[in-house]
Amino acid sequence: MATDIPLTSSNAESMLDGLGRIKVPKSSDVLAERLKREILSDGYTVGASLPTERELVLTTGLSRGSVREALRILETQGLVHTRAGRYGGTTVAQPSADHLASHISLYIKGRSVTLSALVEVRLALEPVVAALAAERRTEDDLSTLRAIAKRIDWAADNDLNAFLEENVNWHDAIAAASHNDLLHAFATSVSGLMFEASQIKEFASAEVRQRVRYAHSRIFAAIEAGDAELARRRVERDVQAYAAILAATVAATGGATVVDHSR
Amino acid sequence: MATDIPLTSSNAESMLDGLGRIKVPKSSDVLAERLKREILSDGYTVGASLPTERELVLTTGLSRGSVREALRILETQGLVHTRAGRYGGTTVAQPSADHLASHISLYIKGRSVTLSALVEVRLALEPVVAALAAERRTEDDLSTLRAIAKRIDWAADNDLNAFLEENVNWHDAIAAASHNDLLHAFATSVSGLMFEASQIKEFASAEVRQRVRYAHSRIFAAIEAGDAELARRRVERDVQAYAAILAATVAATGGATVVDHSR
DNA sequence: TCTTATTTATGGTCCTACAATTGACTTGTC
DNA sequence: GACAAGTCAATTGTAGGACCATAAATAAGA
Repeated sequence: MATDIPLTSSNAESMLDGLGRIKVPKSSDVLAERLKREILSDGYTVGASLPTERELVLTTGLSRGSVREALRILETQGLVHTRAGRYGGTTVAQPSADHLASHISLYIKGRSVTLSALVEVRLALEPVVAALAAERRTEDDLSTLRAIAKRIDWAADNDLNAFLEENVNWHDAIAAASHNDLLHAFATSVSGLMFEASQIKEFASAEVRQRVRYAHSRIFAAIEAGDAELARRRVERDVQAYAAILAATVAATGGATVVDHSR
Repeated sequence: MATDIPLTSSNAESMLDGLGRIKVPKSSDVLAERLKREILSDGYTVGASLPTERELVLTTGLSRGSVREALRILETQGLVHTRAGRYGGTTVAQPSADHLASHISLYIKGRSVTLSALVEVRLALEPVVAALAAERRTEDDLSTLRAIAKRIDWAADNDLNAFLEENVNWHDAIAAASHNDLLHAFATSVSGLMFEASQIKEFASAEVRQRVRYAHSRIFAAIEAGDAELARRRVERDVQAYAAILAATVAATGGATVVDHSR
């Protein structure tokens, strides 16, 4: 935001008035930035090929190592994809939702965001997601949801892991039905992370599983009927109920922050 | 999500039943993943030093280039920070909100997310942000908001750029007052990107500026009074009004997606 | 005591060489 | 002619070495 100028005026020549610390950027950062601008601006279509590493070495005058580091930055940002071998190379890509989700996940884990904070975000996102899904769901969306519901019903009594996994898929499918990519990405990262956190505890009791299935069926009905307001209310209630159960479980076991050690 | 198994069974030996494509990960990816796990799991405190590049070369058996690429990945993820010079090195960091915001921005720009989709996300986030802010704002939060409001008042009649910039700061301050880091990061990236997009057009007419100031004062009053419900309603109305104006302007000028070419 | 030079461990950059990968091309075989 | 197998070549992946630039701690000097 602001430029801090830690000049000791005793050393400052008149010529250097107002000069702050000079930062020398790394060559790879400069190249990454340049390529990023080009990718984002010039309607660089997805799948288009960037110059090869050695071509970039020639055109930029940098070493291959620096070029590779720049490309690695872009790859981590999800902007390019590289394949080895002849006719391979670096091609332009779109940052995927998974990519974004993993960065969101890193932010959350790095900050030890509390579970209640996650609940607040879910409470902001998911009701809106459901409302939009009710307005926009296609027949494909509905049949996907039906298929997942079927698998959940089966798994609820047979395979706990499958139950939890399909539960994540359910929420993902609802978010997809909102047909808003950004909302979809936000919602699935947050709820996915919450489920990941709640998976540790012996949380999904038979009673909870039953409640989840009932809530799902009610939410699905609202979405199928295209009733946005109803879908919103039901999801809101569902998230709040889930949060209450989770809070009770957490209070009983002690953990309070998201500090999952996998992934 | 699912593992696709494109085996042509004609080539499949019985020994290889069920085997899909074998992916050989790059050594730098493996190292990055390993370091990431360690950073996230072992209460690796922020600021702690990782081994030097040359030490990593010895312990991993990889070349220095591969080690550096791994560190560059971690740096792009915001997990570490490197400083050159003696007693420099690689230290553990927290992914900053700015970091996350830039990844969100990349996702949005890469996908050409529509403005209306952005509005939907804002409509999900900002009312909740305002409600939480009303419940949790400190005196510091309030005085920050007052200071920004003052600068906005001045800039509205004198400096259009400053007006727009302070407008972003205003929304950032409100999000900060919610005291939910994740919500803060989401809200500021989305609204920041929207303002960036609306800056191109001759959008902030004198009348609009006046309306913005009025809306701000009403929202501030609700937050100051601690009335969460009121704050939520007023922000919701404000965002909708903003969206309507923006839609009208866009309809008049043509642009429909976020394709800003800076940053 | 303050300033200035030196030291030295560290990341930053460059270079070269070779290995691994992989799609296109060529050849062989029926 | 069609299909299979082998060859080729461009490209990324990896290794190793050398040297430069940076910066904090330390020593030398005024």
